[in-house]
Amino acid sequence: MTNIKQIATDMGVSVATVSNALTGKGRVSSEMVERIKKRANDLGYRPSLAGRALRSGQSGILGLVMPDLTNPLFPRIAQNLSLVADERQLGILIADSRGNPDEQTQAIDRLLDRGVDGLLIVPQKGTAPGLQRVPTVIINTASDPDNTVSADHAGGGRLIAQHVAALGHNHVVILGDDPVSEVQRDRVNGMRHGCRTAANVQEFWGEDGMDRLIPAIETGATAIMTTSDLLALRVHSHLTRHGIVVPQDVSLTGFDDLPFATAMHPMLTTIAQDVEKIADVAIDRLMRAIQGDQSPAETTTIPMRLVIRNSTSPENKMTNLETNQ
Amino acid sequence: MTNIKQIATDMGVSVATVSNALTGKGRVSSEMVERIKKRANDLGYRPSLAGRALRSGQSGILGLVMPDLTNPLFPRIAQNLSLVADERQLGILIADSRGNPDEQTQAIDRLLDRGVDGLLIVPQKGTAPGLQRVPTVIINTASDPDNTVSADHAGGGRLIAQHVAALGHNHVVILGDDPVSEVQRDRVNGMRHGCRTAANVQEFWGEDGMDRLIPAIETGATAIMTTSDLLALRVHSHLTRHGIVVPQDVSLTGFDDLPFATAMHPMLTTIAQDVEKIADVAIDRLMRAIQGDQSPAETTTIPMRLVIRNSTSPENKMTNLETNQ
DNA sequence: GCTTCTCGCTTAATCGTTTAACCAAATTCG
DNA sequence: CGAATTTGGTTAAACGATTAAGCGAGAAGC
Repeated sequence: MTNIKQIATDMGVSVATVSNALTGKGRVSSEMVERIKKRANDLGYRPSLAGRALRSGQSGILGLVMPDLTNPLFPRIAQNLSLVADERQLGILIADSRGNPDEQTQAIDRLLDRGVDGLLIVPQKGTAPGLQRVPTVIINTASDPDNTVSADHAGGGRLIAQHVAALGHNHVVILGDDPVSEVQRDRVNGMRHGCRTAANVQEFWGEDGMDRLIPAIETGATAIMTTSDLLALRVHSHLTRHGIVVPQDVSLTGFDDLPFATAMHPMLTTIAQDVEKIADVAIDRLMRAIQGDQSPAETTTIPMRLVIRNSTSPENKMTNLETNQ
Repeated sequence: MTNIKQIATDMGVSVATVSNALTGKGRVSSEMVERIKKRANDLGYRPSLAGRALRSGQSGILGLVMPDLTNPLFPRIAQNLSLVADERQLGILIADSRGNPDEQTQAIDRLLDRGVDGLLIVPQKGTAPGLQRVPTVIINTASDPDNTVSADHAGGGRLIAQHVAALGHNHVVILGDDPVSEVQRDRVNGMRHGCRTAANVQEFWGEDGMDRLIPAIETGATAIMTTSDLLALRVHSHLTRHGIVVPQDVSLTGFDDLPFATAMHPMLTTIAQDVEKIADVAIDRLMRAIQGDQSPAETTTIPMRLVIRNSTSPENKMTNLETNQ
């Protein structure tokens, strides 16, 4: 590995001059700058990040704490985060807290020990990581007071509910996975607001909620809105087992637009996040904070997008189960 | 941040003694070791990884290059890799090559610039990353000559084909996604071997292959084996659209046991990878190589596991489509 | 003509850790 | 008892970069 010293002796100048030439600081004649840059390039010089980190106190590395990489949504965020970080010459150290709040704090500590310049945290549901000793960006949901940037989960809920309402559905059920999750609660709240006021809205949660679906349909429900695509797929299977077909008998919606949403039949109507934008804002805010921007904490909400496919259709009294009976 | 120097002056000893006491090297009285350790702990001392990296030339960081984090399988590998790395006090820098071979080499270079001690590469399909200047572990498939460790994709193919054959299916179709992928070719080859010799086996690839499914079924095929769960879900939708029901009319299998495999109806019979083991072996081999183990390159293959659910059933001449016509 | 700038570069300190080399005191050995 | 060894430390150099301070020489100002 060639270092700055070799270039210096090689060209008969001091290391300081080489450093100045390469970083563009200090005073070096432009002719000398050119010569040094050329030589450094020829020798394939790559500055030692360790040396630089030690001297400057900055590692150029960001820590990313994810609640569970198994959830298909998080890798997509990670992917975009890493893209944006690359553009800024930053590295990303990952830590997976594997669905466990304790692991989350441990993961944060490990990253801190490694000297990350800042932290990007997608918190474990129901947890608040608290203040860290490096600048931190929280990616969660608007209702989290610590939130820095997130998708507008409530807005997404409103969007899909309005779509369903516009199709004429007056009796809908909202199915959530886990009420501990702030993200899901916001989505559900959004859905409630999006429903026409006159509508009959039932709200179910978890496994128990799954069992109450068929009774609800038998008493007139014509649409089911879920808080995730995976949940929607599960509901779809459940309905199929009971001979109920989507969307003819009931309409069904998901959330997140995961890869399999287009592989289903019918293809799933769902809500997509603008992960690129979230990543962009997250890194931008974090870098500002690292560079000493003292502006007050502020939460940014990125709009979500309605993706209409074939799992939703207009309510039709002639084909709906209740009237068939 | 407290450093080694503060502890030293604080206790009236030299920095070398503190370092020796903390790392367990050199000669320090056991009584002094205890006192120093206690003081360090009280002060919340965390060694600077930058300082250590500079001095020792090792960063304690591994680089992980993934072909596409969007594919649900890779995050699971990443998750397990990060778990094993944590246990060994190693950090993992991720780089996503986003399905692009050029990005892959760029990603490798970036990680190298950051001074990673070793590289874990899941290669882009159809590419061979070649020799790097740090120890490298390739996670791909047995037929890749550079492969270090991988699941036994061919064995998995054999397993699922044997399962299907044992159910009495004599006319089966194998559906692959992209023949450029060595992993998928190995899976398909395994499936061929697993079929009973007398069987009628058709092999299709890609979108074109999807169109040939229905004709194949009309001419007597009673089982479809795919190279991925996502593909299986897509096939399932396709069949449903044509009024063909799984598994009564045809049996269907996936590969990888992704989260949605149990959310489908019927639940998907598939093949699971032992990602924990793969991660374990990968890190182990990499660390050995970093520590100067000169043992020759060797490829390790981890067995796959057959997961039988309800998308496969015995062939039954009375219910199969051909005989119905 | 003498001071004052500016330019272009060098010197040397610094970041935090590790480690080879050294040294005085205590201990062991023949 | 004197020489050799062990014990428990210390000193100082090194890793590779950055950067404040310094310093001659030529240019500019009055």
